[in-house]
Parts: sequence; structure tokens; C-alpha cells
Amino acid sequence: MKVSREQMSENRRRILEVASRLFRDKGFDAVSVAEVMKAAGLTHGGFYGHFASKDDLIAQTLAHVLALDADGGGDFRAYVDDYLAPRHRDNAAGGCPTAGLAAAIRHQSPATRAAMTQGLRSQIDRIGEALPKVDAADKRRVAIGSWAAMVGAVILARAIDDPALSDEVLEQTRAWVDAGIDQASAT
Amino acid sequence: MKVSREQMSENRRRILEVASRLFRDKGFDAVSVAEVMKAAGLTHGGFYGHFASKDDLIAQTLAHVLALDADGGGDFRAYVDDYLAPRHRDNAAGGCPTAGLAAAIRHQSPATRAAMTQGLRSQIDRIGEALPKVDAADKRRVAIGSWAAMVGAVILARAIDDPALSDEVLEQTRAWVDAGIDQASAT
DNA sequence: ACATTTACATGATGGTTATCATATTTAGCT
DNA sequence: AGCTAAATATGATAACCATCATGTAAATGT
Repeated sequence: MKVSREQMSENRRRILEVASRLFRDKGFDAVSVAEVMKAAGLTHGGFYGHFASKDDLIAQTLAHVLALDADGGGDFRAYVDDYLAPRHRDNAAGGCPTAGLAAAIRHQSPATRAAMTQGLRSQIDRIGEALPKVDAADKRRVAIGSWAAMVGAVILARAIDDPALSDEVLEQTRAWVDAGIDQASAT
Repeated sequence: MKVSREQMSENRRRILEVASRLFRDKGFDAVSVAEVMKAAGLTHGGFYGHFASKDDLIAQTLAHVLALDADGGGDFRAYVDDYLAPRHRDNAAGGCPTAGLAAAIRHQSPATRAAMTQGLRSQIDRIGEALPKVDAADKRRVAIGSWAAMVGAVILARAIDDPALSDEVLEQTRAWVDAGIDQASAT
């Protein structure tokens, strides 16, 4: 049955929302179109009225979720602490899409790769801006290096099947990133 | 047709070899059992004579390829340089299995997760041993932090669809890791 | 040499999935 | 009020895949 225009765009937004959670939780391949639609409260048939293909859904979902990621205007240390916390490791569905999906981007469509590239560019810039005490010459290094360490640590911590070692990876990476920032912030 | 015992174990080794390349190149899900067997020069039927399931193949392949990873007794700086080189980024099939597969381990069987955990433990220890100038108290931090940054950087560099930014991620992470080691090596 | 075991090949089977075809119902316009 | 277009539902299709059943031929032990 036809629905109102607002209802339709609300449906579309809900599809993107649940898709972003499902993809982060289970990966692109392990989530079917029908599963996404069901989680959005619809049936699989209407899907192709919203998106041209599953690849298109993936690309639009990634652009959507990376655009939302633009908060965190506060202190970078606090952001690092939250990012490298067990809580974030254990919450892939609601967590950072880069940590959850970056490794799968290699195998996705050009539009999806472009969305991730743009998201990373923004994130690096944003981290640089959150490092006021670091010399301009060192900003790119600190922003990129700490972001790589953060994403890598969460990926490793999620892969590890031993809570103690997993916690240690997070904790030591936090100390490593802090030390790197301290060094670059010293006059 | 039956083959000799040596031929069989040679076949088995070849299956693990091609599977490790295919998995690193395309991911666990995107590689079918039949594709692995074909790449090994066999047909799909004989597969279950060697492995109990695809999950079993994945677990044994990961254990196999992580066990081979134990070389690199040399200088850690040289290892970092090779690891964070465009050549490694562009050679996923033959490159580090942690960078290629760690993010997918979350969704795999317990045996596979255990193999990855063991591989990471060994790798962290190995890096610690390759850092003779670093105080014992700092060794875990440097080993874990630099490994997280290296793995994260290669994953990000492979996701990025812009050669200049991808190269920059590798280059700046190299500088970041070097600076972290320098700082920890200073008396 | 022969019997038997066995490694692999060929050929199903059942389940899943992306995508499409068609029907239905209702919003939006006249 | 009625017509038309459109959003979603139901149902079908074709491809792919993991796994299993069965056949075949050669290696191994006697």
C-alpha cells in the first residue's frame, strides 16, 4: 500500500539506520536485504523502490553513518578514552563504523570506497583540529598515527578471544597514544 | 582415484596455501570451497576428506599462516618500513594475515578466534624482543601500540580510494611509530 | 597378484539470497 | 468524489554454495 511522502522518507531513514547497525554488527555479507527490511518493519519487496541494489544500500548507509560521526568537538583525550574502552569494543553495532567496517571496504563498490575515503579525510582533519597544542608540522603525523592505532586496537581487541589480553591491547594502546600526544605537545 | 600418502599431504598443504592467499585477498565469505579446491588443482568433492567443514578449513588455514609468520628476527625498524610500504598494502594476498583478516575474526568459529589470539600473543612477544633498547616496563606499551598502529594503518590504507591519501597514511604512521620507538628508547 | 582401503571425481540436494513481477492499497491531484 | 501514480506486500526465479552420496581407480599390505 502507498504511504505518505513523509512516511516514505521516514521509512528510508529507518532502513539506513537499521542497516548501519546490522552492517557494523555482522558485516556487509552476513546481512541480507530481507533482514534489513524486516528490522525496519517492512518486507523485502519494497527495497528496490528505495535503493538500486544492495551495493547502493551499502554505499548510502556508509555515507549516512559517517556523516553522523562528525560530533566529538570536545577534548581529544576524552575521545580516545571512550574509543579505547571495553564498552566500545563490546558495542560494534553502535560503535565506530570505521573500526567495524574499514577492513571490508576493499571489497566494496567504488561509491562505497569513495564514501569511506571522504569519511577518513574528515576524521583526520577533525582530529588535527582537536590537537591545538601540537605544532602544525606534526599535526598530520599525530592525527593519522593515533587514528590508525585506535582503529587497529579496536579491531584487534575484538578479534582476541581472551578478555585479559583484549583489555590489555586497549589499555596499552591508550597509553601509547597518550604518550605520542604528550611528546608532540611538549614545547 | 587414490593417490599416494605423500601426494595426499602435499595436496593438503597446497589447499592450505591457496586458501590462505584467497582468504587474505577476498575475505572468508567471498571464497567458496569449490574455488579453493580448484585453485589447488582438485575438485570440490575431495574437500571433506581433508577438512570437516569450511569453518575447519578457515581455522586450520589461519593457524598455518600465522605459524609461518614467525620469521623477522631482524631489526624492528626495517620490519616496520616493509610493513608500512605501498608494496605491502597492494599485496593483500601475500601480505600479513592479521592486517588482512583480523577484522573478520569476530564472526568466525571459536577455533579460528583461538588461532588468531595465539598469533597475536606471539607477535606482541616477538616485537617486544625486537626492541632491546626499550625498558622492560615500556615494552608492552610500545609493542602493542606500534602493532595496533601498523595493522590499523594498512587496513585504512587499503580502504582509501585515493593513492595520495593512502600513501600518506602509511608514511605518517611510519613516522609516528618511529617517534614512539625513539621516545621509549631514549635513556 | 589380489583384496582392500582410500583419495579424489562426479553428481545431487537443500538452503540462502539478490533481484524481479505482479498485486494491492492508498496518497495526492483534479 | 474519482482517477492516477506510487509505495509496499506477496510471491517467483535463478544463481550460488556448503555439504553429502556414490562411483572409480589406484595405492598399500599381504
